[in-house]
Amino acid sequence: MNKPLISGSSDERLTTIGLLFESSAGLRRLFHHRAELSGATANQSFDILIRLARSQHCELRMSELAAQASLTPSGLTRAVDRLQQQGLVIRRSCPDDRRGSFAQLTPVGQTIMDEAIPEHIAQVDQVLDDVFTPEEEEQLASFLRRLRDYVLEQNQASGITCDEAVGACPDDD
Amino acid sequence: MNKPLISGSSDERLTTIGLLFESSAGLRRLFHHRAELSGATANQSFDILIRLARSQHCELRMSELAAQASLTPSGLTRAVDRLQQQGLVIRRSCPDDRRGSFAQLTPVGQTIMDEAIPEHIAQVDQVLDDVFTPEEEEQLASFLRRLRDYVLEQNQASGITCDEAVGACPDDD
DNA sequence: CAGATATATTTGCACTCGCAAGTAGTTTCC
DNA sequence: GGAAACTACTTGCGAGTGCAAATATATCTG
Repeated sequence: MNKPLISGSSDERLTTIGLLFESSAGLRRLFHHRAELSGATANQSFDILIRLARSQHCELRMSELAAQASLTPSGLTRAVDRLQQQGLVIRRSCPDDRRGSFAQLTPVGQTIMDEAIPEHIAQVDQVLDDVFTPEEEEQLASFLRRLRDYVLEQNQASGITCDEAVGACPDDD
Repeated sequence: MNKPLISGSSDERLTTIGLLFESSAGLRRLFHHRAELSGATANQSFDILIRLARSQHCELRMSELAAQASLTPSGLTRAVDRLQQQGLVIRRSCPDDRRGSFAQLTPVGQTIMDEAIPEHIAQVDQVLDDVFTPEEEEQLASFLRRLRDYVLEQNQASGITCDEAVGACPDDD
């Protein structure tokens, strides 16, 4: 018993999935690392802040933000707590639904993001320019969008007791 | 100030990166969830176990395993500790270099993985079959491999004090 | 309208991870 | 051959996350 336990074609597919995980983790480290060097907002909070910065009025419902950041509601609550303590974000109670809240960038938060975003974009540009042609980049985005939408749907379905999920709009990022 | 702070083309590229993160996180959740349902090894330990199962003699150097699992050496040490406590893995001292260790699946670990892997492969097959044609799948794998190799290289370079990184072989997965 | 059910978010708790420092063994270079 | 530099791995510690249960509000049903 010295050879691996998995046959060729299955092995390739596992490799593909593994590549996805490694790429994701690697990019995260890469961006994280450089963000620290320039003294910006450092850690994974950046992920949350940039989602807010990219939204209208720099605000988002907690649940929406959780989905976008791939966090559980629980995890997001803590993350927003931290950002609020740092003065970068405030919670705004939702007028239409008193259960809900918006997270919104404070002016300070906006200023910080205004400074940090150009560098982040430069990093992203460099990676994509170095690795892909414009056509490839577009195709990759298309592949990933399909995969994301599919996985999202499957995960929703798993979380639901019985059967059909809603026809939610899988809008972009 | 009600519109987002980022211009069109940059926004698309941020979305692409975001899609990569979301796909990765979503797949992780999807596989994790189902693994629990079937009573298998549950959590992210699976990631480590499957790397071992896919290696010759079901063993790998600690450092190699850490790289494959996108963990720091520290994180891997704890993870292997846990698996060892559960009796799924043992540490074997490396005869050629007494600093190093191999992590190796125990017979029990192999048995468990023999049972768990077919289900995992079925999950992977289902996702890839549902979302991509064979040609697309191959192309996606190619894209991701390039991205992974690039990011790996960049991260190595960052971790090194002065200049040139080694000509390490970016072997697959 | 009351009661049951569902949704949005928050807390208690346990677990995993990364960073920095520590230990042990190996290589380099005089 | 022995000090200096490097590598492989391990521990102390602090931080972030998920799950399950709790809370507050909304919706649905009879």
